[in-house]
Amino acid sequence: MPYWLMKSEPDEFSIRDLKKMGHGRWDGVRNYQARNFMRQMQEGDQFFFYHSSCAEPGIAGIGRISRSAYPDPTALDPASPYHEAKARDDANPWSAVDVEFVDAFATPLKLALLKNEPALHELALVKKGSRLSVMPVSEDEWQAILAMR
DNA sequence: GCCAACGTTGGC
DNA sequence: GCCAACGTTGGC
Repeated sequence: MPYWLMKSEPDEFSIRDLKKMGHGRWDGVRNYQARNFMRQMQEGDQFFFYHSSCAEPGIAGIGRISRSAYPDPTALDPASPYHEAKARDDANPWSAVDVEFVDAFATPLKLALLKNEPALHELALVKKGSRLSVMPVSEDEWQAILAMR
């Protein structure tokens, strides 16, 4: 079973929001590499919920994919900040997945800690200059991160 | 708020 | 197809 990591700005959507709601839609991804990873996700896959662009960037919890990729409705919605004029109902290039809450860490694992963990040196998240917002996590990396809690 | 690094756009 | 200019990401 594959593992993933997905970034979100907690001001927009945080692990607390997901905990409160129980489930949600992961949408608004507008990068092809990230989108392609989303299309590989299967129901039941787990992912680390990463908080970016905030006071304490880091992994804040765990979620699970509850519906595999489908056309992202925000691309077609003129009222959405993620609206894309080029997208059409029958030609929507962007994908969303549905997610459900699994766990919120008592203490988020800060990016600085993750960078110091040798087992994570291949993870795109900690590589210099990487801005990828959706990425695969290997079984070993997944276990290494869990062990850091 | 700054700015380095990146991805995308569009003229040529 | 090249590449400069631009807009975005995201840590600090």
